[in-house]
Amino acid sequence: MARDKGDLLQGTLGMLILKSLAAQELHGYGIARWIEDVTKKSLTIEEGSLYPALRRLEDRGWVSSSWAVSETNRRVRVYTLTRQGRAHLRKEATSWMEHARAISIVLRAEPSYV
Amino acid sequence: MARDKGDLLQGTLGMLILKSLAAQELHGYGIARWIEDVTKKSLTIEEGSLYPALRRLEDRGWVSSSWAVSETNRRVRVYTLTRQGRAHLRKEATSWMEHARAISIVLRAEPSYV
DNA sequence: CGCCAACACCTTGCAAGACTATGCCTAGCC
DNA sequence: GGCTAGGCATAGTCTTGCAAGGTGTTGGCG
Repeated sequence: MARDKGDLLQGTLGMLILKSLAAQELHGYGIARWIEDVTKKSLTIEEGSLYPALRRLEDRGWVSSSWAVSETNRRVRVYTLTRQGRAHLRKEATSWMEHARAISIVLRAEPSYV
Repeated sequence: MARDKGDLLQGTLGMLILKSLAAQELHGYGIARWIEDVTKKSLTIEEGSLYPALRRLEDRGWVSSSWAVSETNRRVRVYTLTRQGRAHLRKEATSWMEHARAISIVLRAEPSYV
């Protein structure tokens, strides 16, 4: 209710992360970049949200991680979508789209609706 | 992340309530009925969410309330959208739609996106 | 060489929002 | 009397995202 313009919609971060990993594995920083890229900066990921979210996803078995070295020669933690993660993403995305559609229908309803 | 199917998308309840009051004043129970009606039950409002939400909206000056007697002859608290509430609804709805659109674009992105 | 920007990870503490569970009361009907 | 539907409300809990703070590395540039 008190969202500011940079903020994400609640409950979408995990889903976006899973989606970012659907095609390729990425490290945390790369996930943030990916999301900002595909949305042309209209969604921004704060690191203080990202890393705790990744931990939650790993706890639930939706992603797994391991240490590696990046192209830029840094030590990075690389995340991979698990089989369950993929299944979950499919379900959650479908359900989210349905709910979002329901809401946007309400919002677009004529004010004169009775 | 752990939403069940009946759940609302976080952050939308206040907005839906404001929208329900855009055309007519309603009492709490009536708001819940209205939302379920226009979404054909695909969104359900729990009373434990509704009343605290109404209080928040009133605290912020977006709705005002008064006691009345319903058609069914019961004591009811009737809510009205204030001028500021109407302005806020317009802004919040616009912003929500934009964010939701950004997210749905990401979700629909080809998994082969790189 | 020293500095700085970009890259990369992480944690603590907080606030918001929605839910569960529970409680109370009334009107109308059988 | 007892039941259902209508109606209001709160306390406590959980999830989530954020702000603020912190650590360290790499590579380029002056």
